[in-house]
Amino acid sequence: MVTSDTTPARTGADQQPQARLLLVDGHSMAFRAFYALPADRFVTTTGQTTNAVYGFTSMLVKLMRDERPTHIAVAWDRSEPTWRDEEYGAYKAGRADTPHEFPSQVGLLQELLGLLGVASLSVAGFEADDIVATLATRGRERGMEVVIASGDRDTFQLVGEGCVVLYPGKSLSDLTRMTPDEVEAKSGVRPERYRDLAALVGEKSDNLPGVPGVGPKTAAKWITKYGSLGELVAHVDEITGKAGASLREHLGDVLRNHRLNELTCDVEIGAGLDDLTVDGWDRAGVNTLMDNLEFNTELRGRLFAVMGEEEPGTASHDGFEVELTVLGTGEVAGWLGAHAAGNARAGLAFEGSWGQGGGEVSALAIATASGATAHISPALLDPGDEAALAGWLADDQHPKAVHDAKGPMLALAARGWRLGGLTSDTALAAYLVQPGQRTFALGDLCTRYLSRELEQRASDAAQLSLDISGDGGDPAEAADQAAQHDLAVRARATLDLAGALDARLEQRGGVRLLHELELPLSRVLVDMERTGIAADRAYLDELEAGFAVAVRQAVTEAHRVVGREFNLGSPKQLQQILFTELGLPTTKKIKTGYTTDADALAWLAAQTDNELPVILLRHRDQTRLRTTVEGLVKTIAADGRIHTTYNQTVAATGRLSSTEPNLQNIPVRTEEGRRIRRALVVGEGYESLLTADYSQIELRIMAHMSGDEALIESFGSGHDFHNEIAARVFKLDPTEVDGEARARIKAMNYGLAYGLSAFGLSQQLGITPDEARGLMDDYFAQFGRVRDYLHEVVLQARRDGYTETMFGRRRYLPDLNSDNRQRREMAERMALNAPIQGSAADIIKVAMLGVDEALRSGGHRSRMLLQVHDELVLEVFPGELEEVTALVRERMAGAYDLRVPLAVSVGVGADWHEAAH
DNA sequence: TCAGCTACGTA
DNA sequence: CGTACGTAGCTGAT
Repeated sequence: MVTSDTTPARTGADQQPQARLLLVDGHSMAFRAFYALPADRFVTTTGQTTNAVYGFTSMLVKLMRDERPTHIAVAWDRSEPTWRDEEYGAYKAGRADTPHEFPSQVGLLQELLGLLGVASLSVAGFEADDIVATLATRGRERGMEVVIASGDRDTFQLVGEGCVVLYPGKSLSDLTRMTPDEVEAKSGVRPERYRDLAALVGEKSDNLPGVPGVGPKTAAKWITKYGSLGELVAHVDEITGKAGASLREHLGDVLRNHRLNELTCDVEIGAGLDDLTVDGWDRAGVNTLMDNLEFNTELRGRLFAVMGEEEPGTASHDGFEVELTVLGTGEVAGWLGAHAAGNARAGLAFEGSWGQGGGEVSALAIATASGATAHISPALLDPGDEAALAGWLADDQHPKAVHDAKGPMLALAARGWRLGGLTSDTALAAYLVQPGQRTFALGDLCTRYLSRELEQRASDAAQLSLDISGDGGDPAEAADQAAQHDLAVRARATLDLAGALDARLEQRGGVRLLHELELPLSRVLVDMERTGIAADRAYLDELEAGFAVAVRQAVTEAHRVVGREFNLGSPKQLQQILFTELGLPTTKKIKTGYTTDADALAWLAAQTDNELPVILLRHRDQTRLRTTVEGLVKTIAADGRIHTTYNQTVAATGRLSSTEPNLQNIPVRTEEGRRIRRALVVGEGYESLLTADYSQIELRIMAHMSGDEALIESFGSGHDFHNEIAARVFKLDPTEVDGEARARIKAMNYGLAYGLSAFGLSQQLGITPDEARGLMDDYFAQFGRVRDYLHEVVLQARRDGYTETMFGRRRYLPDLNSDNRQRREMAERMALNAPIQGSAADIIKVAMLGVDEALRSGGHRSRMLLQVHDELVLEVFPGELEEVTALVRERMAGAYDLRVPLAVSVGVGADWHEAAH
């Protein structure tokens, strides 16, 4: 084996330990890493590209392992001009722009290095190379072995006795050891003369042209012949041929290159060599950062190993270990007392079914912080156990984490139990960390935030039963055991996950949103879902019959007009009939041909004398109403009420959504549609329904957030809002605004928060794009700050990667940097809308908590039933109307202090339609 | 039986 | 070529 004084880690126990200094050119190595790894394969769920961080870290780990440095420094370039820029204005001019995925990774790397206890150095006016050269020189003076990792060939001039450069090849891990001999083999000159050579050849990436017609070969030949650049210049007239002439002509460039490619060896650096030892790393911090970067456990394991510490449990991180106790009759109270009496958080998992305002718990598992896990079947409880368990569950002094607690809370409530002390709901926490995820299933979150897999043994119960049958167990018992194990694992995973998500929420400021908004709201939603809203089934049946008649009529007429039977509900058949058989003009293209949507049918109706489009429109309309009614009837529960389910983790903006049935899209715009609302009525024993909604809440939020004084004033004018805005835009008195002008402005007002384009506005208003553009210009002439605000929101989101509501709720939009224009522009509209829609969602959530609290503390029996984004529906107990109206107004209007009033309008009636105003 | 598409209701 | 949802029916694949 060939050895030299620069080979790594040859220090034996009999030798004096050699101080070894590793110097890394941060930018050049990070940049190599960036191009070595595919950027699109290293993107976190928040849209952060991490390929350079990953590659650099991997390289650093390898260097630390192979070189065993005692001291490390990573040097970085800065954005300020350097002495080279001052000397030569065109230095590095014409460089391609840095890819946008790169710069943010430098900050991340520096953060990581900080946590690792590795010095990150930069000095204004100097490049990383100068810092490296200075430290290398000092290190050599002190007798240290110096190892430089750099992708910049200028560092070759530093190579010498006790100083080697590791130069990356194709891949980052493939580092060439540039010893003096290697430099000579590669370049043709010794390291001391490398600068001379580089000056002649030039450096394209630095915009330092060399001598035309002179490549490395000729340059090396000259240097070797004359001994140095200085001697070459002294004898420049002796050089013959084209190359000689070229050299004489470009001598100025060469001398300039030579000045610029010299590395400064006496940069004033804040840190001394003694500050470069690697010690005191922040293990937890590194873990958290790598969690955020979504780095795999493999790199983490290598890093922890080289940092001198095995990551505990790395090997077992592929699952959850549980010490399971299956509690039988009479064993619960004792177990709780022994294992769950303290105030350390426990993880809970429930098995059962829930929804439609109720549910049933068939089993639960409790995982304690101390490592114990119990499985409990409510069916087995004796009265003592039951009291102990119910008491423990309800006790706020026993903190708990549950995944998606609303369902279990419904099921518990159905048997009269309360869940107290909920300090985390892992689904809600994950939603706040990163809304807009496709799923918040427990298993997915374990993979995402714990890098562990949630083992589901029951799904493989058949296999298990085979395994166990050898021990004499029977398959049913095996399946039970598998199910118990799975539930216990879920409880354990929930507890672990809650901890991980706490840390995530902490660092991105979502703790208050969880504890003060979403968690308390989930309890309010439980109550609302349990309560439901009374439905008038007889009336709904009547409505349905009416709509069904109209549908049949439309079908008959359509068949008559076409001359044969066909399915009016099939867009495909409609296309065939309308565009092929009847030869009507074609509409907007869609994936499957031409659209037959309502807009298109209305347009067709105007284009032709054919009555079919009108019949189809009526058919669609009536069918729709019929199915809506059918859907409602189907969901009426035994108590005569409809219990929707609110989903708290679906809408990326922070809104709620409603399912089974969706009570947030009951028709209201047409008279026929509103008839359906008459079927949702005040329940027996109650006096009336009360609806309360925010007026123009999104526009008010826009006024508040933009600070546009004209818009703010408009809300205080007392006039009809859209009239007032129209008056300002068209410079009229509010009394002079006609319906047309008001309608246009109203469309603009509402469109703004959606990223409306001139084209879109023109489509909606049936005017030309030019007219629409003029309208927008007139609008922004009056409300310029609104435009500035909307613009700024997108810029901020592009910069930070996310938008934020007034309450700090974030939405990540990685597509803001997409190369695909359509995706990018879509993300821009989302960015503009998310803070507005999301802030409105935050506000009404606060209001719901306020109304709930006020009803409770006032001892009222009136109750909240529904939320429809900007509207609340309550059921008023006899005699409470006045007080409830007042408290709802107060809590809604006072939910947040905006620069404009939060106007609330209230209506009362026997049914939802009548209660509208 | 399922996924994708079209269509359409709400804020 | 205006955001956020949920549901239903049809279609063509599995």
